[in-house]
Amino acid sequence: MAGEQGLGRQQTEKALSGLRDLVLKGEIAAGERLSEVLLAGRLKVSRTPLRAALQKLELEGLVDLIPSGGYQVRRFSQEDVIDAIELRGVLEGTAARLAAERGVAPAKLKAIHDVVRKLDEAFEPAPPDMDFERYAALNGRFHALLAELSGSNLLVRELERARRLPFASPNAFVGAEGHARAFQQTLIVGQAQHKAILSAIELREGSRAEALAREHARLARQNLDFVLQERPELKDKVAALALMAG
Amino acid sequence: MAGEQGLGRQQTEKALSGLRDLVLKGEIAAGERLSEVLLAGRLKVSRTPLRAALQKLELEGLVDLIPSGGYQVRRFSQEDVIDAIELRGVLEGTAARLAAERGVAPAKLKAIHDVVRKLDEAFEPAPPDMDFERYAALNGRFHALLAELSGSNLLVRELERARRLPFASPNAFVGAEGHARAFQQTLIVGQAQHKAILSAIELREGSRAEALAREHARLARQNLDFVLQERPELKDKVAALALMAG
DNA sequence: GCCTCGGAGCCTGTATACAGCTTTTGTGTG
DNA sequence: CACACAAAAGCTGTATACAGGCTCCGAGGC
Repeated sequence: MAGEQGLGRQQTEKALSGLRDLVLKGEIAAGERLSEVLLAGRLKVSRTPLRAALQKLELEGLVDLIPSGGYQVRRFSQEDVIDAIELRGVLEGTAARLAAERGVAPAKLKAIHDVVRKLDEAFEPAPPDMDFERYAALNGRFHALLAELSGSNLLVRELERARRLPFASPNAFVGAEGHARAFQQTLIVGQAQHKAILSAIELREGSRAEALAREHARLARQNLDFVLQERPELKDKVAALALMAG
Repeated sequence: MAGEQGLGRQQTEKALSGLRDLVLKGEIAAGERLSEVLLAGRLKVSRTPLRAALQKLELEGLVDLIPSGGYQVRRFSQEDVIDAIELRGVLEGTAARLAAERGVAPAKLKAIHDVVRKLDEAFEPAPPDMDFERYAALNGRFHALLAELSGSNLLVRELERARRLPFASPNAFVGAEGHARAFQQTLIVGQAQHKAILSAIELREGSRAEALAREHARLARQNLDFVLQERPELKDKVAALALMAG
C-alpha cells in the first residue's frame, strides 16, 4: 500500500510531531535508545518517514546520534538548560541591537506595539483568573516579532531553532504561574522589559536594546533558579524541565 | 544488491560530502532544483542516503525545502553573508565572555596558547612563501578551542553549525591572501586579536573578551567589503563567496 | 491575444525487502 | 564464580518498487 496518503510530507509530519510529543512529555526516558520499528508501529507510520523525523529531531537537539547506529533521547544537564537560556538571550539581544542600529519599518513597529498592548490587556483580570494560555501566545508572538525586527533572515531562523528547546522557550515557565506568586511577578517585570526593549529600539540605542533583551531572557534563568533552589517540588509542574536531569 | 557496503553510514557520508562539494563549488546554480534521481546517479548512491544527505544539508543551511516538494540550492544575499559573519562574531563573543566569567582549566589554556605560538611561527616565512593552508588549519583550531573554552556544550554545537556556512568560516578569506596585500595585513591584525582575546579571558575580563571576539569576526566583514567595493574581480577567487548572489 | 483547463511525464514521498553490523544471551572453560 | 567466546536475535543502513501529486505543455474557450 505504498503512498497510501501520498500527499505532501504528511507521514513525516505525523511522525515528527508524534515523536516530539513522546520525548517532550517524558514518555521516553532520557538516554533511552529509540527503536525505529517500535516507534514506527506506535506512531502508525513506516520507518522511512520515522527516520526523517528522527533526523529533524536531531537538528532540533532533542535526540542524539549514537556512533554505532541509531538514536537516543538526549540528556540535558542543568548546565545545558542554563546555557540554552543564555544563548536565547544573546540571540535576542543581537536581534534587538540590529533592529536599533539598522532601523525598523513603522509597520513592523506598529505590529509589535499592538502585541504589547494586548499583553497589557491580558493582565486586566485579577491574577488568579488570568488567561495564561492567551498570555503565552502573545508573549510568543512578541518574541517572534522581535526577531523579525532585526531584519535578518538568518537571525530569525536561528532564533526559531533556539526556541525549539522547550526550556529555552520564552514561555517555558508561563504555564507554571498558577503555582507560585513569584512567577506572576516575573510576568509583570517581563512586560516592563518588553516596553523598555521597544523604546531602546525606537531611540536607536543599540547597546541598551541588546542589554535589555539579554536581561529579559535572564528572567527565565531566575525562574529556573527559584524552582531548583527554593521550590524543587515545582520541578514536575514545569513541563519544559521534564528533559532536565537531576 | 541491498546493503552492498552495509557498514555504518557510509553511503550517506558519501552523498553528503559529494553533494556539499557540488553546491560549494558552484556546480549547481543557486536556486536550482535538485533532482534526487539525477543526483543519486551522479554520486553513485541510491535515493535513500541521498535524501538523508539533503536533509542534513538543509540543517546546514545550504539547501532549502520547496513547499510543494523537493529541495533547491539556497540563495544567499549579500545581507545573509553579512549577517552570518555577525552571528559568528556574536557567538564567539559569547564563548569568550563565558570563558572569562566562568574561568578556564589550565590545560585548555595551554592548548590554545600552543596554537597561538604555532600561528606565530607560521608567519616566519616571508609573506609570499607563507603556508596559507597550515595557517588556515591552525586558525580553525584556534576558533574551535575558543568555543570549548566557554565550557558550554551547547555553544560548541552552535558554533560548529554557524561555521558550516562557508562565508562564515574564520578561514573564509584566508585562501585568497595570495591575491592581495591587504588580506595579508588582516592576518597580522587577526593574530594580535587572538592574543588579546586570550589575555582578556585570563584576566577574567568578560566584557572585553566579548567585544574583542566580536571585533575579530569583523575582520571577515572588512575583507568582504574590500572585495565588494574595491576589488570586485577578486570575488571569484574567494571560494566562500561562490554562493553569494550579485 | 490572454487566460483556463486538461493530460502526460516526471518526481517526490512512502512502504518494504534485504544484508551486515551490534548487542545480547547462553554456554563452556579456567 | 568470573571470564571469554560463540551463536542468535535484533537492529540499522541501504536499495528499490509503487502511487499519488506537481509541473509543464498544448489545446480550447472567452
